[in-house]
Amino acid sequence: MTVTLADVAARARVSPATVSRVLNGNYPVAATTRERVLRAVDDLDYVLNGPASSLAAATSDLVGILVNDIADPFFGIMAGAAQSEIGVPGDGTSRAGGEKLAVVCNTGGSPERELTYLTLLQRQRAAAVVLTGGALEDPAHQAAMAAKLGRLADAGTRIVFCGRPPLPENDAVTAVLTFDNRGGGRRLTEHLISLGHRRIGYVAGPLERTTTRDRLEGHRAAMRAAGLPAEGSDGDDRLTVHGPYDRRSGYEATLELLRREPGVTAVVGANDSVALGASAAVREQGLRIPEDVSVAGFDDLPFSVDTVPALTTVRLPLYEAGARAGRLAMGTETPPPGGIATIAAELMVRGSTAPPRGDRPL
Amino acid sequence: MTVTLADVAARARVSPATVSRVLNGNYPVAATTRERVLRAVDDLDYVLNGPASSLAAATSDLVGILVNDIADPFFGIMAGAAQSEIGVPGDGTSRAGGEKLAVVCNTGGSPERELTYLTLLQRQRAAAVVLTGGALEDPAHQAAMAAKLGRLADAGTRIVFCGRPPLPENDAVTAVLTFDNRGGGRRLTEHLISLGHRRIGYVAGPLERTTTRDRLEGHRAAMRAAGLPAEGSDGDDRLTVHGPYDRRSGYEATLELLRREPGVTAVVGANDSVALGASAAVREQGLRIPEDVSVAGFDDLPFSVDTVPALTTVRLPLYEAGARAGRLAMGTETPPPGGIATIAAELMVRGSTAPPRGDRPL
DNA sequence: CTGTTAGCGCATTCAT
DNA sequence: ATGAATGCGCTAACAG
Repeated sequence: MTVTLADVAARARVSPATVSRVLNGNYPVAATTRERVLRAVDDLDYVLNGPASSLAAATSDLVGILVNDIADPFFGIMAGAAQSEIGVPGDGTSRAGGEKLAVVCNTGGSPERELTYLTLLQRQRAAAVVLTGGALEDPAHQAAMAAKLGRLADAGTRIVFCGRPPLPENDAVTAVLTFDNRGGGRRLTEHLISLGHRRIGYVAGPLERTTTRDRLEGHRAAMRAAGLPAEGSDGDDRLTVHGPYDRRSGYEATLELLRREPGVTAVVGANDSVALGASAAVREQGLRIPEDVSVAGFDDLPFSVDTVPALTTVRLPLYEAGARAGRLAMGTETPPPGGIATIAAELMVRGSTAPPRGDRPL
Repeated sequence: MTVTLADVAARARVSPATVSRVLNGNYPVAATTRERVLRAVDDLDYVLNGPASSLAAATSDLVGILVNDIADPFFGIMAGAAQSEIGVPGDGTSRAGGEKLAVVCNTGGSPERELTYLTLLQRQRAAAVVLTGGALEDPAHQAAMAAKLGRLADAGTRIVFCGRPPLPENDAVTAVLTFDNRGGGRRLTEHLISLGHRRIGYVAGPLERTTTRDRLEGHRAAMRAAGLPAEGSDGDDRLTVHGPYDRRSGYEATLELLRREPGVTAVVGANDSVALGASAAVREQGLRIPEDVSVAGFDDLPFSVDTVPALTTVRLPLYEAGARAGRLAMGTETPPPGGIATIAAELMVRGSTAPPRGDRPL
């Protein structure tokens, strides 16, 4: 039924080996022969059998991109950028091999699914794997990841982190692109403090995630540096509430924050979506932004500039980072020295933050 | 180097066939034998060779989900839902086969990339393909798609549309889930008209896309039904501007609209992101929402309820539709009668729409 | 319930 | 520059 390489060879009156060589283009073939073969391919509507090809070559053209939440543009932007660097912009009629299949997998933030996807990709003999976003800090999971990544690397799979800190002891990873979440978080809170804020609520991400911890640490470092209270034991801090990285968490946590400490003059969200929910909660309490309460986020997603007032946040070059990760996965860019590069986070001051009531100049 | 099925068989002192049966679980095997095999698998850290398996079985466990824009939550939500129905929530240590690898591919809205991805998935002998979102209306591309999908179907790949109208003459598609974009668009504009609006600007999506056309047709149908001007020739209509489905397009198109016709009292965006940009433009002109100009969107993405004022829009059950598409792709849900189901769009009236200035009761 | 046998379709030696 | 032969690792009959 289905047409095979041999069929093409027969029609082009060459050997299967020759057809294989034209298709893979990694071997000298006479121009006229190549023409003949390609015509046969078109005539027969031949499509390479990927599994057979991968089996024989012991490698596949699959590249996996793991994301924590595909519905979150934070990941969508990185994944899209990576994919655009990996996928050859073919013309659809391309009959040859060589194109990589860049593919994104949604872990939903679940460590189990993360490992499952890695196993699945290992099973497919993926050419490369890109892991995006923060990681779980659980030692058991980290160990499992290190082991799994080690095996992947042994099998020849290139591994790239994007927006994720390096694993404790792991040389299996080809390159690590990590965001300066700590620095960004610190500068953001410094900005608020410089405006005169003293009681700053913080809606953090889920516990035990690197991104959550780094951003929170930055915030607390700024607080401490200013001599403001910043308890370190999570959950204990009255001005910190943890929750998922979504607007609902921001909304609910902010209501809780306002209840605990009505004197709060600023609320920082762990990311822009959280900040959006926080804004809704603030307004629902009859408070104005920024006159009564300042609100700030993190990431600078596209919608953040359009909120009213525009959201003060920390910009992460998500597209650029994703694209770079894609190139590293393809091997078309050399890894940074030491294999690790830290990507800067830039404070974006906009209308949602202002001096607190009492401090405001007349 | 790499451990194979035969190695496992040897260690478990059974035949390779038995190991295969245990792993695939689709054949009776004595419990005690199974145990022995599974232990050997764990001991050896064995991972099934996907390509070999796919080659022998003439089918793979790959399921492709095509999206137009992975950075847009519209697609992210659908894709995530589909993926969660497809991917088995394995425990990471699962050594067996059977898990499907649900994978999303970002076409960027490019027809060429759409075809390329289908070819790549065909090459992988994908078990199923889900195509989400609107399609290009270009006849040549539609024909190419129909041909390609036909070949995929012949090869046993299940094909599901989600949020995309059926192709003219295509029985290759297993099931089609299409949104009632036309009805939703019509009800939205009817709502504005009923508030008293007469001059309604429309920021449409890109030309030649089914979603764009359907929503616009609904809008114009409502206009005509109310005896209001609604020219049909695209591009000619002074109150319609086309652009991509993003906030920037909404922003720029709205400025243009306001320039062309300062008397506009309402602006409808082709989707919520566009409406967000439109809102920014309206405000930048010193106009208030909804007092001076009403703004409405489409999709009801999560952020829409948090805009200020909350955005009137048309709700599409994206998650539910995506999940259903995933089940259809898995074959765990029977296709709707006729293979086509239309999914209702619900008008969500919120604060961003109100009667126009003149009509407002004192 | 389990072992034996025979390919699946292609990439790659090695010849020529 | 091309052809012939071999095996990649696994599944699927078919026996037993």
